[in-house]
Amino acid sequence: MPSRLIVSRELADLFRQLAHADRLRLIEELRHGEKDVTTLGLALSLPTSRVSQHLALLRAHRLVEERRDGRNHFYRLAQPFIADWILQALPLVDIRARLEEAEHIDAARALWSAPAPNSSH
Amino acid sequence: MPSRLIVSRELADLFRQLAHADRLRLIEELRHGEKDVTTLGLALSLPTSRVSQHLALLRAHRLVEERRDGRNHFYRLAQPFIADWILQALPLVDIRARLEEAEHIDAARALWSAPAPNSSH
DNA sequence: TGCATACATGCACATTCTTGCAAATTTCAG
DNA sequence: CTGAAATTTGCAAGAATGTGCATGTATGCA
Repeated sequence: MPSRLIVSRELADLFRQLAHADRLRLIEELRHGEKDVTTLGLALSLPTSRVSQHLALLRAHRLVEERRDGRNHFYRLAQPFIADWILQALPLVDIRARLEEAEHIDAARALWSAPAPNSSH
Repeated sequence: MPSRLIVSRELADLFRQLAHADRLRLIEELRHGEKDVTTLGLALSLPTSRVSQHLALLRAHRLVEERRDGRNHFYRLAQPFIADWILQALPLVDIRARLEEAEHIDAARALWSAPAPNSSH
């Protein structure tokens, strides 16, 4: 019974969904609660159509859930701990990058860990 | 200063390397210590050339390190905790898959968590 | 009903990955 | 030096993804 193979495929599939900067930012953006598509688009400076496509992917993989209110669609993390889990990977990023941009990592950790920053670049 | 954007790109890059079943299996295979290419190939039923290619990728991203001894190249995890971190993602895999193959996940967790199983499928 | 807002979808094109094999390299044994 | 073992590399073809835009759909409001 190829349990290991099957599970590794499931995991690989999950990682594939997370292998995109925009989607990671969306997840972190939802870290502190639900937001609608337009808000997310403004926060990440992305066209809503793109945001919508990403969210559709994340939703298909049960990473986010949707709630409709009028003409707004609010999205939230299906399993909030994913945001923390992702941040735990920071020490794993390429060592060169870490040395060169250690500041960025610390800054990002601070930003993403903050209560709810008003998006800053 | 686009710290968040930069870091999200670094992370996405990391996830991309992990978005492949074979590479995940290689990492879990190295969980308990270094192994050489041929051994890994036999364990995963993959041609050594493929294993070598995957390892080259993982090495380029500083996820594994190499040690040469004679004509054997031994690989090991650069940061062992990655194996545990990956397993922490199991609860995140698609719910349908979880319901249908919960057994596999439990089985896999057991297998991968075991001291050093002699590879079983 | 008619129009604007908020999202979702469908497509075509470009780019990146994966894969299987053949061809190099490096090292050890005789 | 010669050949085999252990690995790495180079390629080409096919599969997946990402991207920009145009089009569709649903909802709120006058």
